[in-house]
Amino acid sequence: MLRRVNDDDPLSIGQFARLVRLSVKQLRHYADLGLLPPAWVDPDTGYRYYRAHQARDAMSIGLLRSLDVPLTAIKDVLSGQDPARALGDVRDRLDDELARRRRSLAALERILARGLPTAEVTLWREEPQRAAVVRDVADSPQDIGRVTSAGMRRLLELAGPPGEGVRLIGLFPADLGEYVPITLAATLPDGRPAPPGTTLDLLPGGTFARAVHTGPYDQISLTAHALLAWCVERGHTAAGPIREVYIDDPATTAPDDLVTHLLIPLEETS
Amino acid sequence: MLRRVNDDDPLSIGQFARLVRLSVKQLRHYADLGLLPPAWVDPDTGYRYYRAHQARDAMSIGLLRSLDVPLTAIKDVLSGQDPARALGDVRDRLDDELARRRRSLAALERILARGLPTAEVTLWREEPQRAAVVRDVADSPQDIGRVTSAGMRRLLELAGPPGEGVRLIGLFPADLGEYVPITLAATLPDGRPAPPGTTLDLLPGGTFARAVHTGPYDQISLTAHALLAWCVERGHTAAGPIREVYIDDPATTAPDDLVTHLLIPLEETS
DNA sequence: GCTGGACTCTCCCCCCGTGGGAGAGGCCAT
DNA sequence: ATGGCCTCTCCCACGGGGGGAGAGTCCAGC
Repeated sequence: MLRRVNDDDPLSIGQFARLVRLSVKQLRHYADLGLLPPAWVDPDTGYRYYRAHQARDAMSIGLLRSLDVPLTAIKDVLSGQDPARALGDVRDRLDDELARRRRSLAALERILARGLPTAEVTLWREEPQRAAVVRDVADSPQDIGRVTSAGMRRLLELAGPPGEGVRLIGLFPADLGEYVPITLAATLPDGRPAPPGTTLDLLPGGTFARAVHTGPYDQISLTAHALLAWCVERGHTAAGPIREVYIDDPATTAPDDLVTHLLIPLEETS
Repeated sequence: MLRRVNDDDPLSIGQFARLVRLSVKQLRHYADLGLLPPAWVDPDTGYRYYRAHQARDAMSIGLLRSLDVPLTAIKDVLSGQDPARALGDVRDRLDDELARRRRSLAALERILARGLPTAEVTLWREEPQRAAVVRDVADSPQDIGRVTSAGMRRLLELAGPPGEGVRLIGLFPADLGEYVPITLAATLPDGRPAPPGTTLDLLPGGTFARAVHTGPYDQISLTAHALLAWCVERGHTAAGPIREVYIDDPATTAPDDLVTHLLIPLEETS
């Protein structure tokens, strides 16, 4: 005869905690959140009593927590109308998080190999130049990479493959706020009109602090940090958006070999 | 003539914050931690003043924080004796974290595809059996996978490739504490002695709740959760360590197809 | 020199999920 | 009835900040 507890036996919080491998503290917290209310609460003593059939929910919570799912999302999964959708959202969030951490790790590897970012900075004069531009806005600094690559694809579709002497340039505000306006430009040979869907713009010239980044685009911020630090140390302030000049084609060049020029326009008092 | 601020000009916390793209709150916090003390603090007013040459450290902090490096680790990197070593530690930590999240994501994908874990559970009688065992201890529940696979390699080296009818079994305590003793067993045909380096043990028989897990080993916990929930719902308590019987050879079977039997010994009052 | 607005100071509370601990009261077997 | 667990509520801690109150400071314009 197998020993068993009747399902109707009320379990004290300690017994239930041992069964489902959660701490008493956790169970109380989940009860307070309405995530896993006890089957019965003694109105006199406040003692929480659970039933065995609540074990499945309790263990599901433990499982999802071990996957770093936030309690609010777990609540949606367990008691929402559409658990699959809620789980899908959680999956997407976790997926983004994973990708971000992968990039972080790669950046850290680079720092480990080359030390904290430093950049050889040169002062650089740039002439004003006409360009066909498209504009977009990233909703957060994390979104810049995605928006930039999407925008650059759009620009290349509208303007066609870059001919000889055409340079592809990204312009980013020096102050990254919540919304980041991004301008992507393809320089235009003299007199050529801007293709439909793009806007003609004149990129101002002047003196720039310039550094060269070699490596994946999502690590540009490392060199940009170093270049900004260089400017700040010398008391220069950015007089306009920071420019990235994409020298290589990411379709034909390995990410580790991609060369990008970073240009910060400097204020002049001439 | 380029406009520039003299490096000796003291910068107020707000100016410095704008320069290095950190919040005033953050700078104050880093100052309190001794991570980035201001160049000078006015003893009368408590105002913090920074110098431009501190921008590099400040931006390095911002960079490392964007990689989720804890402030204590950043302190080691910036002011420790061995920045490379500190960075290496951070890298390793991030690497582990990444691997863990990758596994979490895979588990979540499985849950999304099959719903929250459920298992077909059968009651199962098992005869006592002799086995050659090796033992090990995992320092944390997260370490179980690593220790188990290492221990199983050791067992197979000592006991040789499993012959006909030999079963490979892992035994894990039902209560996962901080230290998890793990026993790995290869069943022995009648009368065969335990190979050197292994111990002879008698695995007790009895009645078990049994579920079959199909999929990667690091997702066994999903089925185990379901099996444990089944037991708890019916009021059964584990009468000993939980067994995993590894049916397939991970060297020749794809992870998604690996079959593992999970057995929980049940208390009997005969 | 004075005033107003922008800046900065300290201090406290908030987020998340959880653990630790105090002090009071309840449950149950002897 | 008593002792030894158990459980209750309430507060504080972590890390890495954000938000805001109330008071004091700095500096440009007049």
